[in-house]
Amino acid sequence: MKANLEDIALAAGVSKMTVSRVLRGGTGFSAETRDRVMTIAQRMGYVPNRLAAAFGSDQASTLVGMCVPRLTSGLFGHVLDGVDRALSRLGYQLMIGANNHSAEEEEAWIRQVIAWRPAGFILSGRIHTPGTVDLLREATGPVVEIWDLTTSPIDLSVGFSHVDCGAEMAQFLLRRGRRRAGYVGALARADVMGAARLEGFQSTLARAGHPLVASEVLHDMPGFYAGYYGLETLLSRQPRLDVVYFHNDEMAIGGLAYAQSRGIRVPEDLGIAGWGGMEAASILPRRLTTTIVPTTAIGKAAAEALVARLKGEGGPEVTVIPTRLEPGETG
Amino acid sequence: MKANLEDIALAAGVSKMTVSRVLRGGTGFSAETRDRVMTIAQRMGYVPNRLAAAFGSDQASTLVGMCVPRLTSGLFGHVLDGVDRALSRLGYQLMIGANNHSAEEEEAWIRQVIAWRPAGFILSGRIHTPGTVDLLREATGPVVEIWDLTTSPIDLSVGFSHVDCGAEMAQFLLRRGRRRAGYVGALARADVMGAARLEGFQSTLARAGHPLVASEVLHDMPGFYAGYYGLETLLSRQPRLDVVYFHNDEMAIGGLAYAQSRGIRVPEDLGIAGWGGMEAASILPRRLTTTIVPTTAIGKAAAEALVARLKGEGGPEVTVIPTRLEPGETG
DNA sequence: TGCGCCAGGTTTACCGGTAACGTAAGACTT
DNA sequence: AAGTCTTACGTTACCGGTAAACCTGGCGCA
Repeated sequence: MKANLEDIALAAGVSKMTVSRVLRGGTGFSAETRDRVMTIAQRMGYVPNRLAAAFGSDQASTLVGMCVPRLTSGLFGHVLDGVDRALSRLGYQLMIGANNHSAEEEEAWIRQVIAWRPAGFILSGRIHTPGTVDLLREATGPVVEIWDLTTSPIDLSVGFSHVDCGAEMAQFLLRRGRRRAGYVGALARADVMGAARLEGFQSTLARAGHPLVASEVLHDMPGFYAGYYGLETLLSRQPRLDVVYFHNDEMAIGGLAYAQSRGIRVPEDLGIAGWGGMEAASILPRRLTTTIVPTTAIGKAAAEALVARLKGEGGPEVTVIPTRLEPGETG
Repeated sequence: MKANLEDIALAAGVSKMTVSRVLRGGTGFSAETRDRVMTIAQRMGYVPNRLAAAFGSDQASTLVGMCVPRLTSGLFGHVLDGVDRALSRLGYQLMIGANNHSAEEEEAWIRQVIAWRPAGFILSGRIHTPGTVDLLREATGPVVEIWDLTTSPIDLSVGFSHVDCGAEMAQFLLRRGRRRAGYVGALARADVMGAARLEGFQSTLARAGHPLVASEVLHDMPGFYAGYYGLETLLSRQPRLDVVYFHNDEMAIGGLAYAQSRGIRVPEDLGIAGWGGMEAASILPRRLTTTIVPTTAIGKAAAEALVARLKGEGGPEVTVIPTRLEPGETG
């Protein structure tokens, strides 16, 4: 890691400012100078030092911090992928972290990352500690909140409404004639988004005169096991349900497995609906009734909104990426 | 983002060097001075500037770069999670990227990230371009190669042998009486690890006198769909198979779905084996025969090996994290 | 009395870029 | 012919830490 701008400047017989301008593709040099500098930089194997650049100018950071609830979630994997592709195409680097659905862990993470003076942040969710909000206000870069649309975003937001997802599914199940609905959730008190879907689901059912009959919200991670055992518990408490809405598709598939193991016919005896749109859901013997979330598109839109703001291009403060209810065959 | 060391120094009536020492928990100051500095730093809401620190001292970077093949892989999500937890506990920050199974994309990514002078790198896989190797040799930090054990690692390596995974599964299936095995893969020519498993599988079968009968390696992503249609294609070409080994569990589950849709009984008519150990595999009506990969443990071990090296503690160059064959009920 | 030593600091130089400003030579204008 | 503009650079100062060298007063001790 030897050569720096000075070395190149010396070898090319120009000042390091000229080298800097050439390498950043600016103006103010002749074609001849450019070629000479480029050739020498190439030959010397010059590796730029973004640390110095970002430190010296505080406009030059190409670092974006992103915090997700969990790195092991299939959905967030796709969001990350969308963000990563868009950002790397635009020349930015991504620093990530997980907050385990905790606003306090999010603040701790932001406190670490903000020390690197990133150009901006992408955060999942709308719940933040007061400390987080202070930190982000002082850090002068754009902040994109994704996943749930916030009524009053810190800065920018990209996503959809979880309440609406729940409400839409309730309406759909009512239209299919379901009258005694249950709910199986996970991450009790930690996952605000799941709670929002339940709220939309529940209030829509209530308004239609067929209120939620029973619900079981586990403290576990929302995976296949939790869906399996969650449905078992729910049905043991309240066997007379005609449909169950799950926290997500993984849990719904777990629920399907439980139903199958007990000879419960789906959808004849019991309807099952998920949320999220994981790939596996579409390859089941009967396609899962669920809400498909355009995860990659959300990631891409978030990254692009952030970069547009950085470049002063200015777009909408709120970008809605609509979800789609997939009727499937289990609801 | 106002206060810096100088401001604190001024307010505390000491030099900024003393403030620096206090904040980093060094020595050379009285308890009284420490308390005064700490109080003032707290009150001023001091946010350290790691950019300046890393830039000025080149020992101080707490940045680790990690490159995975795909961010949408369930397995790598868990590896990332293991790395992230370990690193954040140890006070490091994680910069990630995906290379889409391409050594060229990996090099391009490293070229971007190395400009931030990270303390070290975690890379997935053993195949790198010559340019990558040069870059990493010049960057003086540790490099951990994970996922597959390399015969000659650049520096450190953590993982297991994919060839052995394939060989072990072949032996297991032979013991169960399988004699006409097929293989369904994905990511043709891109995923070296899958190819290694196939190699181990194939050569073990051959040595036992029951060579691989047919294989179908798709160019697609290794998901449920690919498994479904891959098995369809394979059986249309060669119906007389008694077991099929899949690239991973997702594909195997897709294959199970295909078998079920055609009334093929598993495992009576056809055995199915996967690889990876995704959670869904254990909740199927019949538990999937597969190889369980301790993903989180690999991530954790990689992070810890890297930090140990950074602190000059020196551990083993190669850490084996053994996989476990799960017999299941489909093989 | 003089010396060394230590705790508890301070001073100075530097890391490698970039912004802002300066300037000389030639082209173009009026 | 004088003034103005443009091109193609060069100079200087600075970002906020850290390493390393340097100071200084008080104390123990021969």
